Amino acid sequence: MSAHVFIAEDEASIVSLLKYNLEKEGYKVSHSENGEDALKQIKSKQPDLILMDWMLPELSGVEICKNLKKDNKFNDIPVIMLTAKGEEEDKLKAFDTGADDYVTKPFSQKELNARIKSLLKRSKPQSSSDIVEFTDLKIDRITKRVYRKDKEITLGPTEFKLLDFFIKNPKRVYSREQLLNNVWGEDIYVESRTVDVHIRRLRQAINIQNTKPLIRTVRSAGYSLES
Amino acid sequence: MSAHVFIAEDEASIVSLLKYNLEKEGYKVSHSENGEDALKQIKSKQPDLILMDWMLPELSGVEICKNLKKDNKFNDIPVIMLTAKGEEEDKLKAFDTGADDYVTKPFSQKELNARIKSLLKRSKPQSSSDIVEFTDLKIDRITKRVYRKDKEITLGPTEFKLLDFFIKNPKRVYSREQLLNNVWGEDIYVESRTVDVHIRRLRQAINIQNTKPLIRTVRSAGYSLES
DNA sequence: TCCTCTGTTAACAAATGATTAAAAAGGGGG
DNA sequence: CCCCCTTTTTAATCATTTGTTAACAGAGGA
Repeated sequence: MSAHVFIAEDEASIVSLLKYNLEKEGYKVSHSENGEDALKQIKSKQPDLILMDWMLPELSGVEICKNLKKDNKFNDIPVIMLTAKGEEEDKLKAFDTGADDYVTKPFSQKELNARIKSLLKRSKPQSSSDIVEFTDLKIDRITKRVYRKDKEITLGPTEFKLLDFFIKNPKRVYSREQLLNNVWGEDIYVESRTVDVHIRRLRQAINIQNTKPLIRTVRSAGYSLES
Repeated sequence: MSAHVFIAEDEASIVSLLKYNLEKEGYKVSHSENGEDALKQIKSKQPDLILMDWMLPELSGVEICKNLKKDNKFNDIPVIMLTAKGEEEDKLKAFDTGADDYVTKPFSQKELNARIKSLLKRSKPQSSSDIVEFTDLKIDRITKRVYRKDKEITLGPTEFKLLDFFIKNPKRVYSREQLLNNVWGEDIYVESRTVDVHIRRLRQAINIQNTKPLIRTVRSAGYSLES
């Protein structure tokens, strides 16, 4: 689950240097050499961080940055500007366009890494607790969406809650009674057979082609989520 | 509702310079001259940002920073380190301790201001600018106009507020109750069915020919703005 | 006053939930 | 190893909840 860094830079030597170093750090890296293409790629790939040259062919880094910062969908992506001259004015302009940091060439790779780490740290934690993964299952509590192998799955409210509950303690076996208390609620009384039915529905829903069944039945004990 | 900046620095001349400039920028400023006291004050005052000298009497800036970053309650407060020498090693150490940025003395006040602004922007989610876009939707909070694919759309006040609220956190699902609290107001009581009606009106209004519906209903959960 | 906006209501449609019963599977004792 | 009893799965059905839609009446501003 490494972060994805996008490089918008037209000098090939710099790109390869950056790429080499960033990949060594464990980041997924992609890049583009011209502004227009960069913007397109950024919008489709939604990287976790962008390194952007101040000057770019077609569309300047400044323009791209402004464009991104306007759009709610992308304005959370941190941008580090790479600027050639260390001039005061440029630095300020960089921040004005919405850049989150800037680095002047020539830059120290170590320092750049540190700045990248710092920015990523800031943007990550918000989403972490609300999105839970277990093997190839992913559930997003904010958007109420569930994915299996990155394919979206539609679940009814109860099935969603059921899965959400299971995923909190994978591999643990829950009795029907425990499930009723935790998923349905303490004071709601329904037949315990009902659990079976919803288990079945959940199974059907998350069962994408030739994947192992994820829900194990433990005879006379209950069910559990398995890998 | 100006941000509160805390200065931990023992050189009086620097403190007064910083204080003067920051207050001119509209920040609330407080400070301390020794490390131990600084830590205490920070924990009680919970400032929005900290400017910290690398070296401080009693307890060094590094120590304070580490201490803060360990504690969940304070590790979200951005820290800018003020370091005397511009040496590579120090920069890296600064980041290692959890600092979010650093500035070397002598520093440009303008640049410092820019960095402060940038960090505060990150921690305050209310970065609400006046014109916000989400995919092909654009909303202008000043002129109260809404555009879809650059075509203007007319919305009633409530629909406008609804959309405005949704666009702040696209893709996030809000319950009727949340919508009522945030769009209508905490203490206004209307039926929750009313939300449905306004959702429908909003849907109709933003639904320009053959475009995907932008508002998703999540059964028994609420609604969300989707791309 | 007229018009727009708002909130309520009611009828309708769709989705989900629970229950039941029958079939299948599992486990243990003889 | 087979038979019987228990538990689980499955499918079909019915009930209930939830959301959609349209119509209406009142409030408030132009």
